[in-house]
Amino acid sequence: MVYTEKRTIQKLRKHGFKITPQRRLVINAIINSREHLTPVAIYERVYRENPSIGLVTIYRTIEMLEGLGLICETHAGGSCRSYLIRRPSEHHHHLICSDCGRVVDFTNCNLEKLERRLTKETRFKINGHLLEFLGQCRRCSKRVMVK
Amino acid sequence: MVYTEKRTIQKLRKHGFKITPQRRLVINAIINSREHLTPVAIYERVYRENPSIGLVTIYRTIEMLEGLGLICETHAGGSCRSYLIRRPSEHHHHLICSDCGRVVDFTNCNLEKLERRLTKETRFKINGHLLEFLGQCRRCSKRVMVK
DNA sequence: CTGACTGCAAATAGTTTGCATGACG
DNA sequence: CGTCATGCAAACTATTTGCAGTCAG
Repeated sequence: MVYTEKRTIQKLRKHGFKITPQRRLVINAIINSREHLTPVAIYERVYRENPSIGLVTIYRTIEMLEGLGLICETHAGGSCRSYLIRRPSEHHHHLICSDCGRVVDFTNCNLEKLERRLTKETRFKINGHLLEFLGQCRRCSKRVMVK
Repeated sequence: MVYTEKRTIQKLRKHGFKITPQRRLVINAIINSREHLTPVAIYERVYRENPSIGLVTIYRTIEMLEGLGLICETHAGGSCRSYLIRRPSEHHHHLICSDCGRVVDFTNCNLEKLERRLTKETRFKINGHLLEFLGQCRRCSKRVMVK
């Protein structure tokens, strides 16, 4: 389950942001992609629909969406700044295909035990973690075999 | 246990790299810091010892050290490109203090079970993961309380 | 000696800011 | 209609590349 365009727009409205065609395009580009997109990748997709859009608008829209918690970054895939629409479920992680970029979410990472162990051993006050798995999705691993 | 200067140098030599004073400085800067350092942070430290060094050399040395697997990146701490000397143990993860940048390594992440579950559920061929915990180290969490 | 290494300068890439114009609500 | 959003250009930051001189082995 993923944020739909409708819900995303609702959330913007609720926070007093204006709904512009540019913002709609950016939101849809992210929603309709299974891959995590870099700012430039978003720009390219949006550009096809409306070549007069500026890259700056992408950056500003990303910033806004991130502020509202509607998108989230991924790290393991190479680029340090690539975005995905966030699933409404609070805590989740990503499983990223290193070939096609497809991202699968998962929850229940069960790191509580490890976190407790680390807290005990290191006396750190842990407040979060970053966990991403990397691999090849079924389709891509098949493709390699065929090659 | 961490790579010492000696061992690091040995490894460079083994791979046919020349041992220059600049490289020594960079290696020592990284070894002697508990925090993960960005390229510029390394530069600043090295600059104190030898102001004639160029930032480019830092970048090139980092690239070399990374290629040899002697340093590793961290992600969760904010900057996407910050480096630490790598502990010789193969598989390890980081626990990063978001205040002072101190990094504690840990092993035994016990993600095998989760990995097996994900493999089964998603049919991905998983080949790795990125796991970092963020929190406050003991000293920093105390400091906050005092404030 | 000689090829690898360095440092400079310039090129490139990625991101942010200032400002005048435009359009959502 | 007022204010927020857009797009351009320019500024900035981070990183890479070309090249001539230098130095480790």
